[in-house]
Amino acid sequence: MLLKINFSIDKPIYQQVKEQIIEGIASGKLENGESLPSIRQLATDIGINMHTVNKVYAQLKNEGYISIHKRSGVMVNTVNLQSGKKYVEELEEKIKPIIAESICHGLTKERFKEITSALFQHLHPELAS
Amino acid sequence: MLLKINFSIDKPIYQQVKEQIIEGIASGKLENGESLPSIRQLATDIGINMHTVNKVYAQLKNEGYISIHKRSGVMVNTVNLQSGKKYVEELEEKIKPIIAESICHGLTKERFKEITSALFQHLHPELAS
DNA sequence: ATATCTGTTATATATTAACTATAACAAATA
DNA sequence: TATTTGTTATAGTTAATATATAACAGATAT
Repeated sequence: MLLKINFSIDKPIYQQVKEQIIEGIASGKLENGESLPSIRQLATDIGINMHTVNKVYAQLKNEGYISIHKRSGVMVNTVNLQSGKKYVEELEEKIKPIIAESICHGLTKERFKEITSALFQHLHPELAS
Repeated sequence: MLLKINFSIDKPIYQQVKEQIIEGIASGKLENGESLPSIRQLATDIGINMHTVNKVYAQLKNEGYISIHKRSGVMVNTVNLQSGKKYVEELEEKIKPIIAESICHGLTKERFKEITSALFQHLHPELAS
């Protein structure tokens, strides 16, 4: 999987890497059980520091996206991810200000649902409806 | 309108203030044409520095949520906000990583639409369907 | 007109976040 | 044994965040 970092925009590098890995998992480009590059390898490939990748992996591990073992390396592991109440509340906290912005811009609920549905479909085409 | 700042969480103060004002506009608690407190007044009320509020107001002005005139003060002004292609693309950039997270957590598209619709309804109850 | 309040701008400082640079360690592997 | 792994420690730089004073010009009210 290819990662592209934009050093011009103000979004932190570690966040760009993190989001792209999560999008890779969501889209199926990164399958469950698949190996990820080692910390040093990915850092060299992208052209960033080792600790920036380490920060990403540590967060992904902490949030349940990957598992890490010495020498066996980094591996996609989504078995612990759940859509329980705890996550839904986190999700609501993240989306709430974005929805407020959309309302201020005059977006209807139906238009908003169209846009999000299209993104959902684009990321995960195999899901029906 | 009452603003509540959480100094414990890692979300910047200026962003908390900004989001709450935008949510106020979205929900109708802040109507178009309504006056907002002066920079110094709001800073004193919340217990933060003047420049932090100034930063919020400058951004809100720049993004088209308010208009500012000397002595006449700060005023909600949403007439320039549009849901054109430019904004939709910004919206998609913001929501995309959140949707990716949701997919990884096993959320279905229908469940996602339920959650966002509920938030939409909660912020803007007068909108039908 | 004088005093006051407004947004705006400038300068300075402290704290934290983000990123990088080396280095070292123990565990696992070839 | 040599190498690669994740992990941790230390140190440094740059940028973002927040605060503290200060000053300015425009607008308002007394």
